[in-house]
Amino acid sequence: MSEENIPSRSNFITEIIDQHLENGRFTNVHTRFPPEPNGYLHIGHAKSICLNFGIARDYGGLTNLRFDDTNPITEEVEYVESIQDDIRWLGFDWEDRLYFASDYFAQMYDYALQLIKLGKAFVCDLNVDELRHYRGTLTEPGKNSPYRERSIEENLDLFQRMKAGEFQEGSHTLRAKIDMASPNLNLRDPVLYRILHAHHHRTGDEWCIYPMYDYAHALSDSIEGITHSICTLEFEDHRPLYDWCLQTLGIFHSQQIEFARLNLTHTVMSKRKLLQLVREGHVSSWNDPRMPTLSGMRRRGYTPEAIRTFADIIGVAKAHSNVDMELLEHVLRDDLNARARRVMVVVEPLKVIIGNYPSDKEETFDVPYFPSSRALDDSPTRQVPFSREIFIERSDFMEEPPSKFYRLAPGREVRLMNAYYITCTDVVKDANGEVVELHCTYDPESRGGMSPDERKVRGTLHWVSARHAINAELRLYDTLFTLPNPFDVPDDGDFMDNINPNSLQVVTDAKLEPVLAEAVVGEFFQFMRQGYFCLDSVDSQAGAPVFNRSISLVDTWAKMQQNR
RNA sequence: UGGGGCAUGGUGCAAUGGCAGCACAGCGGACUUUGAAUCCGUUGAUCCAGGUUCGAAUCCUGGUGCCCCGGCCA
Repeated sequence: MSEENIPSRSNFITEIIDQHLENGRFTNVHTRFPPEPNGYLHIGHAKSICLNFGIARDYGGLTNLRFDDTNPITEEVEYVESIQDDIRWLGFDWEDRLYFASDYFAQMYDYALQLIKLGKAFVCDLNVDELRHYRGTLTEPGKNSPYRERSIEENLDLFQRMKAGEFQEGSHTLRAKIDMASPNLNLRDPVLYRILHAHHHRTGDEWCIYPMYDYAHALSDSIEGITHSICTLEFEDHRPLYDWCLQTLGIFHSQQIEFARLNLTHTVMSKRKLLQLVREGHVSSWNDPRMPTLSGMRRRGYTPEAIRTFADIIGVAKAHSNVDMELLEHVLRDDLNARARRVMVVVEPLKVIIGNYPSDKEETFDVPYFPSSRALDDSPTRQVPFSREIFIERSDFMEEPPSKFYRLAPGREVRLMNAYYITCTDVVKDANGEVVELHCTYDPESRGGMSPDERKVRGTLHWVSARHAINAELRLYDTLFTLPNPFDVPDDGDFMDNINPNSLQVVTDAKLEPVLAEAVVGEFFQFMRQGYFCLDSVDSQAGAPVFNRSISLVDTWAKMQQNR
């Protein structure tokens, strides 16, 4: 193994692989990501994608993308498209190894014939209810099917007629002949094939019998030469059946390894529950920026790099985990901090009139997009216009400031970022006593944000020239659920009771500096002192921009207020 | 004793018989033309009870708790 092939991070899976490589069970590593095309990919799938592609990369091996399309009733082409888009966006490449379990239907059928000839499978005429009855319970053994001892010839004939479409759905199944008394229910003569007179998105009406997951997955892995078939914990009980299929047939034997799926606080991760959120209108769609789907996160402003870093950091184990959303948010902030251009946007505007600034005067400041690299003088810049009337953030002014508040207040002086120092001289209120306007004076000597006398000015505010401001809609997001664990409900409760009614806050009259008119989908911005934002790829229009808040900045001041 | 699996700070992951460590969160401070970032410091953990051992998170025995399995879904 060359230097760069040493796994970046070891875990119990890489330990197993190392053993296999040492003892010669395998000489290469070949993984696969096997989504069922019945929904959109979410952050939990991203963990699996990063794991499978990452391990193959670390060991100099390959990863296949294989759609597990064995249930035509729930699967659609729309999903196979979106899944590929999402994986590519995440940054992984399956090259020419795009496969479908349905590619192997003919081969799987032949293997089924072999199983019958081996006396290891039989056609069963029991219906669903009868089968359930025969299966027994968790603590009691099942009973053999009355059709279990059919002759090989009869089974062959029946199975071929199943394939030929002679029978109704539910009337017959092909079952493995294993052990109805097994304590593992998966081994109680499990169904291998069922009849489904359904149109398949790839094979059309060619087939009316479809293989079950356990059979199809094991054979697909074997056919593709997958060495390590990584799946989630709930399939642990299925491994003996997986092994049985490959052993009985005597074909290439992949090793199934199970790990704990990802859970995140303040959200839900199952396709069914995500679908419920969409159907009941709690979110706009699968790619609503509040959704933990990859398409939603992309629209929200998550970067592939942040998600990959996250997958790397959380690690992989067999213990059930519930990762803190704050960790996800941390990696996003970290990534965006390094790449987002800084601009000024006033979310909740309060007008400021600078009395001693001539009303017909205008000037522009050349402001760096990356102020922290100012010293290096290597940051690109943009022109920011300034004039007599500006907007500042309403929360940056308090008439009666508490201690430690060092923003604007009557008589106080603050710095307008990159512009001038201003001092508040007058507060204008409406009939309700609400502040509607501030009158200030500026110090012409402080142009650029620093005064010759180097006097200390504690507060530095962002601002936008009123005359030049462009309006925009801002969408501020919070978690979908109020509790870390949405399922933490009283006995008669439902996780939907914990939905966050304020997960979306829409601001319709935000004031942006003019350059933002040229913003393009896919660009990342830091609205200074607010958070990271990106143009919404769905609802934003020329002249009517809509920005999503990807994630707010850490707000120490707000935290101080909270703790009081 | 149906079967399978898992227990390490608040959360996630390490330590593979030899000083329990990392990240996030928390707390305190420095710096600051972003109350951001950065920097420095810091609180906090081996499910329980026995046993083996010079030495146990790790090995053994017995408990306890939690998760998964009775689809012709995956």
